[in-house]
Amino acid sequence: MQTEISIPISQHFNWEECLWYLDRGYDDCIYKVYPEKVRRAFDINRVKMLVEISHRNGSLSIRWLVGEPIETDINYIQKFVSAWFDLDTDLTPFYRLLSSNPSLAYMTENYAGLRFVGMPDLFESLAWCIIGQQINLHFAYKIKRRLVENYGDFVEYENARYWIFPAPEKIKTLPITELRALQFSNKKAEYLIDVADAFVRNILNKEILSALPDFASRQKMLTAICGIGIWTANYVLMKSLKEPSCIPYGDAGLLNALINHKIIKLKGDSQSINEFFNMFSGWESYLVFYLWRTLSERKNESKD
DNA sequence: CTCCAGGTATTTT
DNA sequence: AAAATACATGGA
Repeated sequence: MQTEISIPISQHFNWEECLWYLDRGYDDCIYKVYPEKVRRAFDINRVKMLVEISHRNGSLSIRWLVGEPIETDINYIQKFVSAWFDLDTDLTPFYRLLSSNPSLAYMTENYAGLRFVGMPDLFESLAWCIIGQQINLHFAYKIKRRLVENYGDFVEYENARYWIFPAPEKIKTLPITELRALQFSNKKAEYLIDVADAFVRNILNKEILSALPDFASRQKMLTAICGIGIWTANYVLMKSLKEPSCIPYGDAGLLNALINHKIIKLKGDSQSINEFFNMFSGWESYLVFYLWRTLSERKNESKD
């Protein structure tokens, strides 16, 4: 018996645009994009499932391809998908702000309906940041895949493997040498294992972080951990905790996008960056996401 | 060979 | 407090 649920969608939503973002030219091992749908595997309390997400009749449909979920599983996945594609936000105020800026107004057309694509799992998000620090994205995705395929689990369906990000319990036990073999640097290996250890010891998790009183204290808790600087803290807070006002200072891609849009001339001009983002108060994270989006160009679609 | 990539910690001024 | 530097490694 196949389970299926549907989540209603508000306006300014374009599924095709979201899917394109997921499949924008990098090799992310944690989901698979197909025409008009995406599949992703989950491990909920050691029960593995595979779901397919598609857009039907004005709603987002989640269909279980593998696994028979109980009610709590369904709630979990529904929340996860809502967070993944930021289904609860009304983009109208953001688009109004974009429209008021001549060099950004085009985004409301070109990326119309693109939702902030999140990383709901905090450990995965932190691990991804540590992997991605100071290396190019293609290489980062390669390393992520090695990590996941070596230490993660998978669900098999129609001769394809759908990988699940390894749990902190697993990563925590790895000797540094094993991660070195996957081309982690010594530091990255140390940082990742330490973060995994913090999760296992319940010093850090999404609940603890969310329970802190404000943004500043969340940043502080994260940056207190070795290997997590201001960039990672902001990245994780926007991607995983949906903080609306994150600016991942120093981000190479963001700086390039700002230069491309002639918002800054030099990468060190933090004053201009702050002045620029001040105009988008409350939507900084979304704007950063859209600026990142500009770094991947959609090829001309050939339609006859 | 050089420079950069969705940085961070450490050391030196 | 701010600036320089070491770290690691693939790809252009």
